[in-house]
This record gives sequence, structure tokens and C-alpha cells, in this order.
Amino acid sequence: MEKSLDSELWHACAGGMVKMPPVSSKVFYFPQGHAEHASSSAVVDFTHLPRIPPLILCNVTSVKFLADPKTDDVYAKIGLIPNSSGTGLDQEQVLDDNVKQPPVSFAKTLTQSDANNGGGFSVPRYCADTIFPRLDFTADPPVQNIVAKDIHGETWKFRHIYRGTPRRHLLTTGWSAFVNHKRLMAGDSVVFLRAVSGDLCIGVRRMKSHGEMKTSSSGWSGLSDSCFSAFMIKNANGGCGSRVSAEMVVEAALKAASGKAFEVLYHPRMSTPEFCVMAGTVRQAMMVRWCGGMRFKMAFETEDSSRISWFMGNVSAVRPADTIHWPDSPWRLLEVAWDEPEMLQNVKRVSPWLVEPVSIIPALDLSPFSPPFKRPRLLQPPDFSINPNEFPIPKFASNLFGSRNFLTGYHNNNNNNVPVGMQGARHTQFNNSKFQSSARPASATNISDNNVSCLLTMAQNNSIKNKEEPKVPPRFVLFGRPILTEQEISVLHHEKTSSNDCSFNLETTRHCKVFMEAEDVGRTLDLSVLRSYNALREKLSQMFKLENPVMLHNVMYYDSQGEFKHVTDHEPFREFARTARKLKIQMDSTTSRNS
Amino acid sequence: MEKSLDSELWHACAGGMVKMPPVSSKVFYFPQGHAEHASSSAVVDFTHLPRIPPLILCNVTSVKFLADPKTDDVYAKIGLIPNSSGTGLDQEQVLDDNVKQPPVSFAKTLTQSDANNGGGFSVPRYCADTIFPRLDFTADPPVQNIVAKDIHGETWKFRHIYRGTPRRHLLTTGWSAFVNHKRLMAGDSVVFLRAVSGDLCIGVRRMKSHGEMKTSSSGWSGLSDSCFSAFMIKNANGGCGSRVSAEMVVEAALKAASGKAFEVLYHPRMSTPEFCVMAGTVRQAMMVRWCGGMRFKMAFETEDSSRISWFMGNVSAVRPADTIHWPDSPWRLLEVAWDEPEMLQNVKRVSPWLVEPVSIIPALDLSPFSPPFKRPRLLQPPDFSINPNEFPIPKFASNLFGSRNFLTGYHNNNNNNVPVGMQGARHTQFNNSKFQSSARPASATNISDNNVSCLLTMAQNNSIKNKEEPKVPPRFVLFGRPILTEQEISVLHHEKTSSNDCSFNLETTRHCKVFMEAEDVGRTLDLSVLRSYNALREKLSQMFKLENPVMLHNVMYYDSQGEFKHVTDHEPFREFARTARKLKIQMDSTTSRNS
DNA sequence: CTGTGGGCCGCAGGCCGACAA
DNA sequence: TTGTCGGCCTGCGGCCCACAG
Repeated sequence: MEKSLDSELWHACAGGMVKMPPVSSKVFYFPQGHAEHASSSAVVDFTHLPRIPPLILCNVTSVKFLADPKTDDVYAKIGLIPNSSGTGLDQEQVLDDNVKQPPVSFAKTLTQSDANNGGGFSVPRYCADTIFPRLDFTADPPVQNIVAKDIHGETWKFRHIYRGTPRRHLLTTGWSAFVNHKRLMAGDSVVFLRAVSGDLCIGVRRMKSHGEMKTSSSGWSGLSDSCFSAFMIKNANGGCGSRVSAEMVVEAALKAASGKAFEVLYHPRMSTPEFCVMAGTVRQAMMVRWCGGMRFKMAFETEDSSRISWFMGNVSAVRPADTIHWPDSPWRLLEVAWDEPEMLQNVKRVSPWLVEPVSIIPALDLSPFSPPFKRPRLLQPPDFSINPNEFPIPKFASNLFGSRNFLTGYHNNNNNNVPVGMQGARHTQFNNSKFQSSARPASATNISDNNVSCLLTMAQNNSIKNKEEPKVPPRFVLFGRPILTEQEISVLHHEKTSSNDCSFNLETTRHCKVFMEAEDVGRTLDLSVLRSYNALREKLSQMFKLENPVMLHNVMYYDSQGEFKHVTDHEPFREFARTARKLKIQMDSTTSRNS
Repeated sequence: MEKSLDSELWHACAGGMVKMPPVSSKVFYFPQGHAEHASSSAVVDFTHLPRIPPLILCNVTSVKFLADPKTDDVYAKIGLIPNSSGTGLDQEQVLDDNVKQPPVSFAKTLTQSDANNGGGFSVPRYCADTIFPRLDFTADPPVQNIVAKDIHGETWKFRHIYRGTPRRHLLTTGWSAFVNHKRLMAGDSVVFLRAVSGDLCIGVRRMKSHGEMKTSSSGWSGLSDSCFSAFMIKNANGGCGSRVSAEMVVEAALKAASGKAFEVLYHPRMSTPEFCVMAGTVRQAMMVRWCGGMRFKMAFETEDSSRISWFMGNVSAVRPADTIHWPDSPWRLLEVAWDEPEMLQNVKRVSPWLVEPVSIIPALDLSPFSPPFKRPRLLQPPDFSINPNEFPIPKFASNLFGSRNFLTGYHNNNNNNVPVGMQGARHTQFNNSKFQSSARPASATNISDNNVSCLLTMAQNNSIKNKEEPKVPPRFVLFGRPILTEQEISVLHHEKTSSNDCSFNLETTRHCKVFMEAEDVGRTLDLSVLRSYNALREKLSQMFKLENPVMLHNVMYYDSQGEFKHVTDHEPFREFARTARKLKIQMDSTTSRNS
């Protein structure tokens, strides 16, 4: 029943930043992080429990790669046993596993055209050339049927054709069925992968929901606060039972504290930091003498999961995240001030092993443009005392690593308090000198109302655009859903708030497809052919079978650039119709509803 | 959030046999019945709990009529508080509530054509005439939009048109949306109802799944064993969380036993008997000196939920259903042998208040034609001892009811072991003296073939004629009802007792209209135009789509004068056709049934 | 090279009368 | 009286090319 799925495809779906600890390796388990990860909006309450150490060294006994049967959401079940003997592989011993090349894969974020019900998928040439079976180009047109397995091992057939002027690769027949079955939307990604077995695989990566924008005003998916979790639970309610509950956290933490074997579930795409971290990684990070003002960089996945981006900031304080319950925990030990604070509003604290010190020069010299962190914090005692019983690593013991550590050379060149905390093989391509030369504080963007701000992504060339969200009454804000399961379709019903007022939540997926309550599933509203605001009113009136054209109180949408827009009859409507990605419409139908 | 829904529509959806106790009335709560009702295939386990009385007198503090938002499955939430003071209304005080006429409603089981995505719904004329708003027949075609509210108050709009050749009423536009939204299939029923407010309502009654037929080989839905429940749970699995769980039962039972207020959920369409029964009903039933061999009848809902039918049987034993856990419980006290055992295979035991003794004459006097029940059983100890603490009603204490009891006179006249156990308001129109005066053994009609006989009642003018049943094996005895209400007119069904043998119960009302089983409801058999016995045979054969003319073993009827007649091909048929009021026909169709 | 728009075609949804049960 | 069938029409899904960025 619970068979570990294909690890290659699993990792491709999980994203580039996810590295699962190998079996037999040593990790630190963080109950705090586990609680954060739990899909319960209520904070997991440890107060009534016996004291639990903030981090527990464990051996990894098993790792199962799993996926939600409905949503294809990947997650892992990790078997752990608290390690008192010190056996097990430390990080450097298992590098080979991590270093081995992943199989060739290609991820593409779906465009409107890919995701709309029009039919086809535009295959990037690189993907067709390197991953798909070779076409016979002597045929006219060159065409073949390809078969791809999804994460569950289900096979999907697609017609792959090379046609059009100019010629391009397309998936036609079969694609629409895949999109509908997986309920993909523009913005989601598909991953094609040629497994080492030779099988072609296809995976799904959901967009980090639009709802996230509203809740967190962050388009970033890397780290985020627990308010995210609240959203995702609600979202996953109708779904599987595989989410992490508060009870599971408590159970795991108690077992860990008492030395018993336990299991944890980890959802790599849930936007909370890993809570089972390779022991070596943590140890290295904690060898750094963290102090206020230190400059660092940290990797985040871009919104479309296609790339990794680095953000920079300064440590503004070093102190435990929860001084009451976890006074001696290194979890989220660092309070940080980002160079681009608007982008990462919800990331106030990070754990040391997630960041990498970059600055040779102490941060005290920052220019007036830098974010206003509090100087007094810099003067707080910079050394954070860790209970040596739990964390028996000397703070300045880089020499301990000796020549076995691939970072040694780097260390030796920077031994004047220089923080070092790289993790895994991920950053080997980094050219430090280059990075540091370009690292400078960004200008601080002042945001007046932080309840309604939105931040978006994300440009071609790794540059970040920031857009502020207009202030609107919250009831009109569309709370997007990343996925519509069969169950959820009817959740997306219209809500009759009063006798004369209907609020419809519509989601345009793709181009013009509108998901509505069950009876109207699949009905399409072709925004693109509508030339005017009034045309929209009439069209909606038709669709909902209202006797008179609806009064639209409010139409708001996110366009393809992630810009939040408010539509009125005075605005250029065509632009709306062309670019709307998600919208919410507040209708006033004083007439009763047909059908 | 949890607002009680429209009671009229709720009752229409729940079915004709469901009577909810009014607020302030007194009921007996049966933990055993509650456990049976629980949607858990695992038996609720009371063994580890403190002893709980088998029945607990409670006051009804609230009744909320609810429906599952997804499936429209109706259920009630009943607030109860154990009654120690004896306050609250007893049954007879609330008769008025029960007696009031239900609003006019019509249920139709969906045909393939109705449930197709082809589009429309064929409206039976009766429904269109009596329930829908009147069409303007001067228009061509006559057409209107009708609006109906579902159980949640949502409005649905349908185009109602009168067209086709020959003309018929149809619902077109809007119907498909309704079918899809409610996920209706052929075999499910819709209920149209004209509320007292004047609103048109539309409700849904799901088929008691196909599986049931196989599981139980019973088309009846009234009472059934728990094997039904197991199936229905499975059916409802995807549904709401409002089902009754074992935990809820335990909680309710504990609270009830300790005198605390509690709430129960009751799903009327789950095919388990009510476990909150009007106190008066239970008391009356328990005043009967139940003993083996007693003859009774019991009402069941027909498969299509459209009508109520009566089955007869004999009490084969009187003893608690669960001698170990509930040794002194009246719940399912009677072990019964049905006249038509194949029909009710799963109903082995019933509670006394669900059945009604029918025979005036002690079963000992039955003629040799009578069914061969075992004499020894009659000699078993007939008195069932009930713990007086829990059930403080003397067995022969009709005097306790005093003048408040409408049955008192009747009791007094029949104190020689005569079973009496009338229930509810159903029989209030019974005129006892009249009944008794006319009660005499009918001349035993000697029937050569005792496999086929029939008997009926009836009269024009509210007078009741009592006819003794011919002595025939009980399985073929149809027991008519003293009064035909408008509802009851179409009580009919056909029972396929074996592969080659169909037995049809037909009831003619008024002149010549014959209603038949679900698929044929409303089909008329115009007796008056039939000139011969053979014509009847052919006609019936047509109606039931039999390949050959049916063999009529027996046709018997009461005419408008209440005379009992036996029709053969030698009898004057025309007279039969003109005067028959009720009849039963036993067919022999050696040919198998079409369609 | 690849995203988007529009044309076009086939099919399913849905309304109809014919016909027979 | 009403269930089912086949016809017919419309609108949507889906495949195609043109064109532009």
C-alpha cells in the first residue's frame, strides 16, 4: 500500500532545494520545526508535555517517497531512531549519494496556452530534444505517441507532433485529459524526466497558491511563517489524510525525547523549513560565532520553482525564537533584516544552517540605505550558549573538519570569524568573490499598509519586481486555491450572503475556463472575446441564467504578471480580458437565479 | 449554521413513515436502537460501560430538521432530556400535530430518460396538475418557468412546457443542471411539493442502492437488519461528517443514563427503526400480552418510497433480542415469521410498537386451512417479564389510561387475552362498536388452491366491514386497510416471489384505476372497458410486459357494497369490472418478465 | 523558438416530435 | 399517459495555422 515511489521523479517534483537525508545518515530532529510544519492552524502545544530537547540527534532508518493520490503532492515518510551511540554516517560520508547527477529532467511552467482547454502543450525544443524519444523527421509531419508515467506509475499517452510554421514541438491528443485530470492551471509546472531506467516520466508541481499572496503577501515559497500553514490546511481539508497533524507532532516529539523510534512526514512543497537536518550541516552552522550585523545570503526557490534565487540580509539579533518554551534551541536562532524586506516580510527569523555568511567586512559599516535594524540588538551578547550535552560541538572548531571537508580550503582562507555554513553540494557552483562584489544593500521600500500588500515575482533575468497591492475591503479579495479536487469544486460554490447579493468565486484557469459550482463545471467564459465590461455582465448573466444583466460590484483579478487589478467600466477592459488569471466577481443579482 | 430546514419538504424527503416526535413530547430513547442506527459496521460495544437501561424516558427539547449539504440526505437532530418528573406531553395530547394533513406532494422515481444527460424530465400529469403552477394553455406551446426550492432553500429554475404528440408535461431547461448538481441517477426519486406557504419545493430521495436488492433480496426498505447498515455506510462514506458514529452513541447513552441532556442524530432513510419512540406508542404496545402465534401486520415503505404497504406474519417467539447485554429490553422483542418470508428475509425481529395485532379470534381456533404454525410455541410462556422499574406500566392496566386513552372502550370489551396494540393516530377513525358488531367470522370461502387467495376490505361511506380472513396460508393474505386516504390510493407494488411466479397486489380505487409498482405507477387499467376475463389477462400481461397472457389463479375483490367476490372466467365479468373496489390478483406467469 | 489568437470541425448536450407501451 | 428513440441544432473542446515577439 505504502510503497516508496520513484525517487527520481519524486525529487524532480519536490524541487531543486529539497535534499532528503539518506538512510543511515545522522540528522537533527527539531520538534519546533516539526510543529511549524504541522498542518494545524492551532499552534502545537508542548506546554503540558514533559520537557523535550529542542533538537535530537537521530539515525535515519528509512525514507519513503510518497505522493498524495489525489493531488500528486509529494511528501516523504522518514523513519528515525534517536541516536545515543553516535553511529551512523555523518554528512561528509554520504556526499557521494547527494553528488550523483540527477537524471535529465525539464520543468516548464504552464502558459495560458498550455493550460487552457484549447488543447495543446508547447514543448520547448530542449525538452523535446533531450528527453522525449527521438522523432522521425522524415515523416510529414513528424509525429509519434509518447507514454509517460506519473508519480503513481499511471501511464499517460500524448501525441507528440512537430508542425506549424515555424515548426515546433507540440503535445496534442492526451494533453487536455492530463491537464484536466491533474487540474493544472497556468502557473503550475510539469516536469518531464527521462529516468535512468529509460522510462519517460511526467510530474506535477503546483504553483504556490495565489492565496499565499493574500495571506502572506509573499510570492516566495522558500521560507514563510506559519500563517501559510493555516491556509494550506484549509485547502487540503477535503484531500488526503497524509497531512501532518498536531497529534502526530506530539507523538513524534515524545518518542524522540524518550529514545524510541518514530516516523515523521515531510511535505517538501509546504513552504516550511526542513526539520530533519543533516547533522553535519547543523554542526557546521553552529560553529559559526553568530552575532548581530553579520551579513549573509540565503537560497530561495523562485515562485515558479524553476530556479533558485539568493537573498541577502544582515543578522539583526541572535536569540532563540521562543525564549519561553525553547530557550536553548538553535531553531530560527537568527533574527534577520533583509536587503529587500518587502519580498520576505514573513521571514523574520531563520535557522543558521539555512544561511551562509558572505561578508568579510563587519556589517557595522552599512550605508543609510540599509534597512533600519535596531542597533541595541547588535550590542546584545553575541554568543549564544548551547547546552553542551545536547550539542557537543565546540564553537570554533573548524579544524575538526580537517581535510575531509570539501569546504576546508574556503575555511582556511577566511578564518577571522568568518561564518561558514554551506550545505550539501548545492552551492559548489557559487563563485564567492563574484557574489560578494555585487552584494550591497537595496534601497528600503516603505510600505504603508502591511495588511494588504502583495509581492510578486519574478522576472526573466532573476531581477525582482515589487508591486504593492491596492487596499480593498477584505471580503472582495479572492482567496485562490492551488488545486480543485472533485470535492472542492462544490466548495467553490456561490455564497448567498443575503437575499439580494451573491458573491461568486470564480477562478479562471487557463485562458477562459471558469470553474464554478458543480453544475457549471467546465463551462467556459471566454474572456478574450469580450470587448467590454457590459459584455462581461451580460455573459455572466447568461451563464448564471439570471433574468437581467448582473450588477458587478467588484471585479478584481491577478493578471499574468501577478499584478492585482480592479476592473471597472472605465478601465481598459480588453487588457483585463486578455490577462486575467484569477478573478473574483461580486455580483448583485436582485433577480432570482435560474436553474 | 445549523438552522432547522423546512419541515414540510424534510418530511416529504424522509418518506411517509417517518414521524418525528414533537417538541415537549415524551419519548423512550433506546440505546440499542441508537447503536443499530450508528453508521459503523462495527457493533457499538457497551460492555465496558456502566449499565445503561434499555429504554429511557425523555422529554424532547428540540427537533432540528437538517440535510447533508452535499447529498441532501435528510436527518434530524433531536434534543432530549431524560424525564424523571413525568412532565411532558404524552402521545394523545399531540395527536393534533400528527393528524394535520401533509401538504400535497408527489414523488417520482427517475426513469433512464429522466436521468439521462439527454435533458428533460417527464412530468406525470397528476404532478403537473396538482402541484405545479397552472399553465396558460392558450399559449402554443403552453410554457412557463417554474422555481422550486430545494431542502437547503436554494432555488432551482426549470422550464415547464406542455408539448409533444401526444401532449405531455416536460421540464427541460434547468433540469439537466439539477440532475448533475444533485448527482441523480435513474432509480432515485424527486419529490415535488407545494408548501403551505405556496412555495414549490423540490426534494431528492436517493435510491436505496442497487446493492440492497442483492444483499437482502428484499425490495422493502422499512425494517432491515444491520447488514443493510453496513452497506449504506459504505455508500455514504464520501459524504458528510454528520453520520452517527459509535462514539456518539456511547456518549448519548451515557448521558441519558445519568440524566443529562443529550442530542441524537436520526437519519430516516437509513433503514433502521426509530430509536426515539413516542412514549404512548411504546406503552400501548407493551400493554399487549405478546405471545407466540399472535398474528399481526406491519407497515413498510415500498421500494420506491412512494407508498406504504402492509405485511402480515405471526409472532414466533417473544424474547429479548440480546439476552446477554439487554436482557430486559423490549427492543425487537418479537421474533416473527412473515407470511411472505422471502420479502423480509432480513427482518427477523421487530419491536412491539411497530406491529399491530390483527386477529380477533385467538389463533388457536384456526381451521385446518390455517397456516401450519407450531402449536408448541403457543404454549410457551406467553408473558414476557419487564422490569417494572424501567417500564412501570402494568401489562393489563388499561384503566391507567383512563378516559384519556381512546382505546379504552375497546380494551374493556376485549379482556380475554385479546391482543390489542394499535399505534398512533392512524386508526382513530376506527369505529369500535361498529367494528365489533360486524366482526364475525366470514363464511369460510373454501378455496381449492390455497396458494392463491385474497381478501379485502372496503366501503363507500366510512363504514368498516370486517371480513374474516379466509383460512389460507398467511403468505397470500392481503390485509386491507380500513380507510383509503388520498395517499394510499396508489399503494401497490408487485413482488417477484420466484423466477416464474409473480404476485401482484393491486388496489382499485374509485372506479377502475389501478396503480402498480414503481415503474408503472399511474398506469391505468380501465376495468370498465374490459369485457372479459381473458381481456383482463391480456391487459395485465401487456402492462407488465410479459411475453404471454398471464394465468390468473385468482381474482378476488370487494365490490362497492362490501361484498366479497371471487372472479373466474365463469363469473359475470362485467359486474366485476364495474364494481370492483379493491382486488388482489395472483398471477402465474411462467414466462419470465421482459424489461 | 514559442506564446497567443482565430479558424474550423466533430461531437456531445440538449430540445424536439414520433411512436409505442 | 409517458418512456424511449432518433433527428437536429448549437456550443464547446480540441487541432490546426498564422503571426509576432
